[in-house]
Amino acid sequence: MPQIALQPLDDGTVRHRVVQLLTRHIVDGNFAPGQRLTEQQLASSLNVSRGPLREAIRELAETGLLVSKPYKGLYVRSVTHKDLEELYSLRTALEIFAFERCWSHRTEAAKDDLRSRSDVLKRTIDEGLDGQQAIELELRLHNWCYELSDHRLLQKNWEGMRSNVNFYFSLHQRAHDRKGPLRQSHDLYVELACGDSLPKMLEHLKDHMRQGFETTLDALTNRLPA
Amino acid sequence: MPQIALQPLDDGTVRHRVVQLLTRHIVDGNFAPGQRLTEQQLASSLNVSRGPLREAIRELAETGLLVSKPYKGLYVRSVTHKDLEELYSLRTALEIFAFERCWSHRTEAAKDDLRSRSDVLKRTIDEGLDGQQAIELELRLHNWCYELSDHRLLQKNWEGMRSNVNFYFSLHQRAHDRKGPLRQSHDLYVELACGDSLPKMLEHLKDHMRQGFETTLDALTNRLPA
DNA sequence: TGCGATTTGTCCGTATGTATT
DNA sequence: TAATACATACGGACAAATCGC
Repeated sequence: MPQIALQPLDDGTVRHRVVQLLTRHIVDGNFAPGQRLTEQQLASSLNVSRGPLREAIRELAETGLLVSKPYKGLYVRSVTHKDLEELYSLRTALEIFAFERCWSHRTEAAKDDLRSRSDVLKRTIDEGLDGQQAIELELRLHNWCYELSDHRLLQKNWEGMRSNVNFYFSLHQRAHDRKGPLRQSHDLYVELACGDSLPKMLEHLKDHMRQGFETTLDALTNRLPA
Repeated sequence: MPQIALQPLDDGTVRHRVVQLLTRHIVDGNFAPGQRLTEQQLASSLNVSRGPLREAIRELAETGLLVSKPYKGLYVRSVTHKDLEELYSLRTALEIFAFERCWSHRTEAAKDDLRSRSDVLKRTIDEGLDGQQAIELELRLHNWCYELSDHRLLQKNWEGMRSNVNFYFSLHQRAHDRKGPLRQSHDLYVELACGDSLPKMLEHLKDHMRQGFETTLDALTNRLPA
């Protein structure tokens, strides 16, 4: 059972730091999916008291990264075919809604911003050094439409899904021994997102998501049978 | 400042009871929107200690019913034009997705179930006794497509929005001195939901939601200027 | 500006309830 | 059945931050 090293710095409340740390540890795969965690271990490993730890656990349980069963225990989210399918399908619906919402807000500056995010992502993939960094940059690319949609509730929902998507991306990556997502898979996404046809963009978005779902599913069923 | 009377029974953890109680009190309007709450008042009113109370607060803050600002305070969610618009627009997107998902799962038994929910709702509206009960039955009517969609993540998201929708419905109702939603406004919804054309259903769904948004907005801007 | 009061955030000790062995 | 481990809950105490005067 891997122990956690508490990152000393970071600011804000203890609760907030614990949320950030546990999120990163779960996403990075330092815990096995479905693994049971006990408050005592976490509290001593993180060097915090049970109070703010339990509050952080409630937040993570709401986003789905942790599953808390009363009087039974605390578990890292498990990996199933159905969970993955639900995550991708709902994410597709949300991102379609985000593009419908942001379509008329796309200024030239915003389009440059998106292209910039794509460039940074591709550079990081080419370097091939830090896979997790590449994943975060890919999520930042997809974040564009949510930010531009000017819809706080939508953004909040996406933020809640984001760490779960990151969780599965990291699993996929470790299963394939790859460093980050495929390089060319977002060129058409960016081109259509900056283009003139919303229907074409949405159609590509569905394909893009379906392909991501299938490749991730392949990786998990072949190498990590849940 | 209204005091809370603790319902004595209910089972489960204290945290869960507090979540249920506070949700009901906020939705029912026993607190004013934007009102500040202090932990001590809540703890003594509910007769619980601060530990589980604070955990319950984290859950409610995740759903948006409460807003917690570190070291500053705890506030009941406020009422704004933008919040209402975001709630209705995202809800529309989710319910469209739910109908796309459930469309092929609609057995005859499921259709009968939906009609039964509509009948119960209309009977309760006709009685005109309990407005909150009518609201919950309307939400139960809309719950149908989510249950049938066989999508736990979607259901979880909808559950999170549901209490917020309930919150605004109750505000609307009190502003109009009405007991429950309009009687006939769901007949077409049910008919199309049991019909053969998904596009027609989705088109009506958008109209249905837009109308609900506008009437609620009217009620709030005229009588409760935020 | 500073000072005191209030409130949130945090820690600890302890007791109780629940599940599992 | 008993015993152990753990989650849950309570209460007191103090630190940290905010607000009002």
